[in-house]
Amino acid sequence: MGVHDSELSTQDRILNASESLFAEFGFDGVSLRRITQHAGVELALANYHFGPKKDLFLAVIRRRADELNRARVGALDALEPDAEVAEVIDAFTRPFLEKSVRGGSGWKSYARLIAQIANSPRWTEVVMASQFDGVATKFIERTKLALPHSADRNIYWAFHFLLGTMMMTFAETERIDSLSGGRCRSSDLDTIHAKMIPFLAAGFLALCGPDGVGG
Amino acid sequence: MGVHDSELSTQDRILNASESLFAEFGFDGVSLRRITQHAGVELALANYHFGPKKDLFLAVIRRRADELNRARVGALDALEPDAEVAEVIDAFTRPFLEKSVRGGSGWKSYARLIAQIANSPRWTEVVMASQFDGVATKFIERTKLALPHSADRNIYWAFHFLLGTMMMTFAETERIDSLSGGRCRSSDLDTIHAKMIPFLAAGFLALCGPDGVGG
DNA sequence: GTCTATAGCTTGATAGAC
DNA sequence: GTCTATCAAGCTATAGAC
Repeated sequence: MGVHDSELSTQDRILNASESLFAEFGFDGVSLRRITQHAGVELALANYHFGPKKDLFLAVIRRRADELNRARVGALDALEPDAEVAEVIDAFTRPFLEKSVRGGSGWKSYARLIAQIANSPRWTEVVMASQFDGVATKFIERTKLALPHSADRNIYWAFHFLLGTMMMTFAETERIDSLSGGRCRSSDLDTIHAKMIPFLAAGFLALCGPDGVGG
Repeated sequence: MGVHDSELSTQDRILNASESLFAEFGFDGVSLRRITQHAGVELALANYHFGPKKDLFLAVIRRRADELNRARVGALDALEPDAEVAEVIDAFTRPFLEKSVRGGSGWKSYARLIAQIANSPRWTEVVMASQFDGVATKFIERTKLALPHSADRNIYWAFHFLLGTMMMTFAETERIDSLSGGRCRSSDLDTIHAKMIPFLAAGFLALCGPDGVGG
C-alpha cells in the first residue's frame, strides 16, 4: 500500500504520504494516524519532524513550490521580446503541466492538491498568495508587454480566468469524462493543454486587445 | 452570531448554518456541534432531522440545486434559435450570478461551496455530476447549434474551461484583490461577469469555430 | 419535535524509555 | 531519531425522558 522505499528518509516518506492523502481527502479529511500508517512510520514521528499538522501541510506545499516557480520564471524569462500572448500563457502553464504529466505520481498529487486549495478561502493567503503571487506578478508584467493597449484591470481579470481553467484542469476530477460519454479524458493533460492555449489566448485578446472590454 | 430568526423552522436554521460553515471550512472542517450551536438548536436535532452528517451535507446541496437548474434551463430555452455563443454562455452563467449577487447571503455561501466542491474528486460524482450534469448537457446541446462546425470534443473541453473560470469566480477567495493591488475586487461579480462573457465567447469561437483546433 | 446525557470512538499532541 | 503508551479533547450518533 504505502510508500516504503528504504531509500527514502522518514521525512520524505511522511511528506509523500501526506501529499497523496491530502490531495484525495483534504486537510481535515485525513488523520495523522492514517498518514503515518500509509508512510510506514510511527505516529509520533510526524509531530517530531514537522510539528503541528498544519505545519506538515505547509511543508508539503512548500517542498515543490520553489522548483515549480523556478521553472515558470525561467520559461517566462526565455521568451522573445516580441512573444505573442499565446506564448506567454504557454510559458506560465507548461512547466506545471510537464511536472504533472511526466514528473511522477508525487507531482500529480501536488497538482490536484493545489487545484483544490485554489478555490478554498481557507488557504488563499497562507498558500496561494504567499507561494505563487511572485510568479503571477511576473506573468502579468510579461503579458502587459504582449498586450500594451490593455487596461491593467482587464489583464488581472484575464489572469483570474486563466487560473480557473488551469486549476479545473489540474484537479482531474473526471467529471468531463462521464459527461462527454468518454469523448474526453481528464487524465489526457497534453491534449487539454493543446486546446487550452488557443482558448485562453483568444480570451486574452478579446478582453485585453485593441478592442478590449472597457475599463 | 448565528441565525436565530424565530420565523425559520429548525430544519432551515440547521441548513443555513451548515451552508455557511461548510462553505468556509469544508465538510470535514466543521463539526455538528458547531453547526447546531451556530443555528441555535440542540446537537441531537441535526441527526433527528437529517440523519448522518453526510446526508445533511447533501441536503444543503440539494436545497438550492433544483431552483438554480430550473432558472438555467429556462434561460437556455428562452434563447432565440439563432443566438450566438455569447448569449448561450450568458444563459448558462447569469442565473447563478444573479442568485449569488442578489439572492441573499445563503445563495452567496452556496456559490462558494459549489466552487470548492467543483475541484474536489470526493464530491464529483455524488454532487457535481448527479446535480448538474443535466443542465450541463442541455448547455452543450444548445452550444452545438450555435457552433455547428465544431467537433463535439472541443465543445466539451470548452465547457470544461468555462466551468473553471466560473467556479474560480464564484469562489470569491479575494486572491485577485491583493494581487492586483486593489484594482480588482472578487466581490464585484457583476463586473467580472461582464468581462467573463466576451472572454469565454472568444475562447469558444477559437476552439469550436470554423477554424477550430483539430479533433 | 425537543431536550439531557452519554456511549463509543478518533483526534492531535506529548512524555519518557531506549 | 525512534518507539510505546497515553492524555485530554473532540467527534458522530443515539437512547430515553418529556
